Amino acid sequence: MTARTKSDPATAEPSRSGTKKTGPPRDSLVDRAYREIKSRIMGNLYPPNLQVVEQDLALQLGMSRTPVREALIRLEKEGLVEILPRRGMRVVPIAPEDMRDIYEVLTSLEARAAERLAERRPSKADLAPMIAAVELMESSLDRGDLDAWAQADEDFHRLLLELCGNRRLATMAMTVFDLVHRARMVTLRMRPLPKKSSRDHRALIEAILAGESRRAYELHYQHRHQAMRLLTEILERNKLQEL
Amino acid sequence: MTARTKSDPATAEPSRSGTKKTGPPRDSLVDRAYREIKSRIMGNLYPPNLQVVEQDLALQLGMSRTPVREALIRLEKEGLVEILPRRGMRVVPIAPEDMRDIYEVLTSLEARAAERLAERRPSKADLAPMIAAVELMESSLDRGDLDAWAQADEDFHRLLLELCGNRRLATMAMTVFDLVHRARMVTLRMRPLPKKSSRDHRALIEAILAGESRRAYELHYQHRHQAMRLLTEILERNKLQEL
DNA sequence: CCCGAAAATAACGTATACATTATTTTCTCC
DNA sequence: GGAGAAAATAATGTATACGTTATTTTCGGG
Repeated sequence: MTARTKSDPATAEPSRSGTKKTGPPRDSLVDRAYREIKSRIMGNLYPPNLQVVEQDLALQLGMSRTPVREALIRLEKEGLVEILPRRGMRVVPIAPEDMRDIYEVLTSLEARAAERLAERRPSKADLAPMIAAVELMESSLDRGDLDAWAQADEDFHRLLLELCGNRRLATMAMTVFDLVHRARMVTLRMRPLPKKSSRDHRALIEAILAGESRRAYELHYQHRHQAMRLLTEILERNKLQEL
Repeated sequence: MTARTKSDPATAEPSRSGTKKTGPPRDSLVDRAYREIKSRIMGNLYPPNLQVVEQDLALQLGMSRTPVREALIRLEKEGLVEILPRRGMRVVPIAPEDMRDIYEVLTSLEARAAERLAERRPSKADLAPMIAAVELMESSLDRGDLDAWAQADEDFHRLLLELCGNRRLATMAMTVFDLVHRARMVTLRMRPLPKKSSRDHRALIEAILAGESRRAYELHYQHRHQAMRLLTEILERNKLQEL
């Protein structure tokens, strides 16, 4: 098993590797705009339904409209924003219905990633980062640190995708994962303590190590499916029609 | 069961519906550039690995570089082209390895679409377009018209996605489907007559009508999986390292 | 006071300009 | 003749300019 090293095209940052002769491939203004806007959306600094016109964004980011526009096109393709013909961009809100659709994609792709990873017969050393993430989830939960738990959980899912061996699948899954990040954060403290998650993850790791790909698929499918159910229930119960 | 009507964001054209008071929402130059370049790539007019500089594209399309650049960003997100730092765009070639990765995504998503469609318990009337597509596949094959067969087959898959009820899943699957279009066309006449396809599709329709969602999933998963095997075998046998 | 038309405004979509930088060519010296 | 440096070229990335058009505001008549 060999992890691929090519960088993720969807979130690629120019590899600022060492001090090569080629000089620093410093990222373009488009890249900076993309990262900055995305980060503001994911961090809820730009809340759902917020509309901002291009010129405002350009001013806030200290650049002209051109790179802002190009960044917005990328973000629109990812589903994070919508470009409205003459009123700038809008942060796309997610309704419970959308949440189900997105989770359905995420579930299909991630479950297949789990299956594929099991097929690759990784060694325990290969999975060490995933195991570490699960352990961090448990210790964070014991400490009552929900934010750390959420971070470790995201790491686990990310690692699963990175190790699965299909970069395209990983990229697409990560893109939709980003869409639900905000909702996950908002609901983090509205739900019972997520103590089942790490058990699910440990079971998945066992299935993967045993090479039981079908079981890995089923386990992870159910894991994500239940997460979707829980999340949409919370949204509907709390009348959160838009996130 | 109700088909949604909202347009597909990834391939959306302004709905040129009727003669509304609002006037024709004529598409922008960006839209035209996007459609034209995409069509040239899919039609192999721009073959894999072709590099074209932005200014050339702009001249060919009779517009300035600005809309061309914006169209290229969209196409890059779809995976059809790559933007090379200072040498314009390149039509991304697909190696057998990539083909497997892409098909894996396509297979997961489409199989889930089949499963979901079965869960929705559509009537036979709902599936009429799909049935018509299968019949067209069969009659085309009888006539020996492979191009018509390929078109009908694509229609079938597209309809499956459109009817599944998850627009986001449909859009993402269509996007990756577009990536393999060229390879499908090139290999169309290198393979034995695809007489099994329509049988597979008929079996899928039966499973959907019977509401046997699990079977629908499995049937379609196997269908796509075998198609991938066939396709990659042809590529490797014919030493087509890049398509 | 409210409705509709006209004027004003705002924002975009696209073209163009320009500085930067990678690449290619030219030129010099050994 | 070939290697390396310097100059020329080419293409980009970004800023700016500008005409078009949707939206908002103003204003007059009922």
